[in-house]
Amino acid sequence: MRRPIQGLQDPKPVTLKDIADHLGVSVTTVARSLKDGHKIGPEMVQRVRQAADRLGYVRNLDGVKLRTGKTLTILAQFAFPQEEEVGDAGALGLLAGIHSRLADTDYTVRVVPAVIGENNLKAVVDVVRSRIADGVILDHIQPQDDRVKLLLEYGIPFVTYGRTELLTQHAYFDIDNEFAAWQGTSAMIGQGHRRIALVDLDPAFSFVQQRLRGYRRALQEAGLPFDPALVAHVQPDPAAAREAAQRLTSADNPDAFVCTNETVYLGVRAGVRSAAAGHSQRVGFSVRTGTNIGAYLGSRMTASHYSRIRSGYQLAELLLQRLDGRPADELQVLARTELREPS
Amino acid sequence: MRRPIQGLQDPKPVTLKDIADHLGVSVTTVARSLKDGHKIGPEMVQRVRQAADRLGYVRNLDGVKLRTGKTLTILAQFAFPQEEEVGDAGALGLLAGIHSRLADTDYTVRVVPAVIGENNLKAVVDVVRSRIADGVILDHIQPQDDRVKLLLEYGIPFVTYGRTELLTQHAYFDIDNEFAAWQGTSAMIGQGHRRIALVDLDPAFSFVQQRLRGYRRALQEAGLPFDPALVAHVQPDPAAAREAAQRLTSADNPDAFVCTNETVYLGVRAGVRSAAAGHSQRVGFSVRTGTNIGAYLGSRMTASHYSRIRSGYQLAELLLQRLDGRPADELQVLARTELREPS
DNA sequence: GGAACCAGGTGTATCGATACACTTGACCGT
DNA sequence: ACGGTCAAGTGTATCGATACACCTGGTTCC
Repeated sequence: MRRPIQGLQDPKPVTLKDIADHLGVSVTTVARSLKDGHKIGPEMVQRVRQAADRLGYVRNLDGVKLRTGKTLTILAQFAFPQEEEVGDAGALGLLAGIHSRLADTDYTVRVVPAVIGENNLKAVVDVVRSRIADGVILDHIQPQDDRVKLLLEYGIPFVTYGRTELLTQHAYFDIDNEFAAWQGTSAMIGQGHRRIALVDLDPAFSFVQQRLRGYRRALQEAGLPFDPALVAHVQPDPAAAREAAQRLTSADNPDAFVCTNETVYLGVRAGVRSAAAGHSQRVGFSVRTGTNIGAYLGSRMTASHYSRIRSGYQLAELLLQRLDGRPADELQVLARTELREPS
Repeated sequence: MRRPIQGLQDPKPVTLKDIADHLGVSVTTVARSLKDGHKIGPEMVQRVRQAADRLGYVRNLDGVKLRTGKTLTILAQFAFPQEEEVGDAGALGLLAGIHSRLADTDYTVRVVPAVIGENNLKAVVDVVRSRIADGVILDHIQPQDDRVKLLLEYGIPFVTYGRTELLTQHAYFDIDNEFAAWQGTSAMIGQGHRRIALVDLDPAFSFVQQRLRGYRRALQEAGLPFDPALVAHVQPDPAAAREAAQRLTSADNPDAFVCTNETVYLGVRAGVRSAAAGHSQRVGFSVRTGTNIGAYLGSRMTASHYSRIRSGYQLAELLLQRLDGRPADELQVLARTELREPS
């Protein structure tokens, strides 16, 4: 029943040796012809490559890994959804971006879950101990991030999605959070809002501190007072955001909300709706986005946008350069969000 | 500067040979002691395991892979978000579930993106051609799925998330879609709705056909007429769902929507809001969910729920059993959603 | 008392690709 | 004609773990 299919050979994979035997040359010659052709004549290179194509040769990376000691693996530690939570679709966007950058390299991404609030050192320790990956991409960075310290100490290449406050330089890609919060807050002010609340995450994260600065700067530039009561720090959990928004609305009656991300925005919006059913139309929303959530949620919102997929692409690019030996302090990218106001 | 850290040794990983030299025994003895202790005395096994622990031995899977020919890799092909789309956070939930099942095995997940509507055969062909993975998990199954046909033909173990209409048996995990749609539609009817719309995906997918059956059965059981005009098939894109909902609302004025997933629901809800601003409160929504989206979105909705994380766990479990040689027709799971009505 | 058996090991080839030392023949300048 | 250089290759050890054949000394059984 097993019809031969065009381009598909029998189970047993073709190896360098098969090609070598086929052409009557040495394995080394074949290997070098397929690599860069160094020390091999042009017409030999041709012959070998054609034979490889015809036989359907695919490089076995396990052999490469063993011999070279490289793992050809990149470890990405991302926050995964907990049981029953919607979770942050952003991680998937990052992953898609990383994939698109790595598509034509030999690298493979190994994704491991990070549980927010727990000790996520273990996966990183494994990298150090057993050379599980050549490089690491980290999400949800803290100002004094233990994982970063460990990687720095052992000189393992990595990039962070977000900055730390460590003195040692390291590669990072980050949204300019201070700018984004300033941009969002200023947009709210520009739209006529005056009592602007900020709903953000745990102030232990560096980006939350940065956003706080941007928020305050925008207020200050507009001559508006800073009221600590209008700032809420919540778990990255829409239910928590919802509750905070309800509390803020009934106690302090803000006329706009600056939200740290889509997840928080969903919660905040729901909270506002249920607390201020009647005049919730007048409340303004500003959200830092990595997706086009605003385009179809149907509520007017102002986005400070930077594509999550592009972020992932850049993270991978930076890591590849780092793996290539480029110094970390040349691999620090701060991306500015683009303002998207409701039309 | 490099302080030694508890439990972390120098860069060079410990191998079987290191342990063997350390104890003055053979590599084979060490290997077998660490594996199952077969043909090795109990106290030798003890000594070896202690030494391995103390030296910080971690098995190098590249060596294993090369020697055994196993790849210890599971390929998961999931739909990834396109540029600028919010995407389906569900894939991340599946991934989290798969990870939790594989956590104490040697298997690693390799995620590759599938682009909806495109030919996603390539990654699968690679598995066949070059033994890139031992097993495959597929998402977004079509009734006559080419990827499934290929895997069947070559006898490569796999599980699908969703069923096909192929004659050959294969392992699958699926939500009982007909039941879920029946459940959701019946719930709408129970809540007093009479003109119930169904917004679903491309009818080329088998699960869409199944849902259609469940929808019709619920209508029939309640003595309601089936009106084809109330059924919309859209791209898995919230903007498309939004547009469809707007169109349905202005043309046919349905009083409830049965939605195939969260993404479609978001679009539909937005469409209803903008088309029927005033009386949209009375419209009912039923959604098949894998997340707790309803808990904080703040609109009343009825969920037919089955945790996406649990789904992922079960997919991995089924595949492991398949890899273990269990026949495919014993590895078919149909899960019933649980109804969650607004309180 | 010797063949058979067994527990508890040892020794070595092997998976596929690559690093590295080595060979071979052509050519060049003096 | 001879050392030197170079292009174009060949041969072999190696990465780490495992499969498999083999060894050794003791016990058992007829």
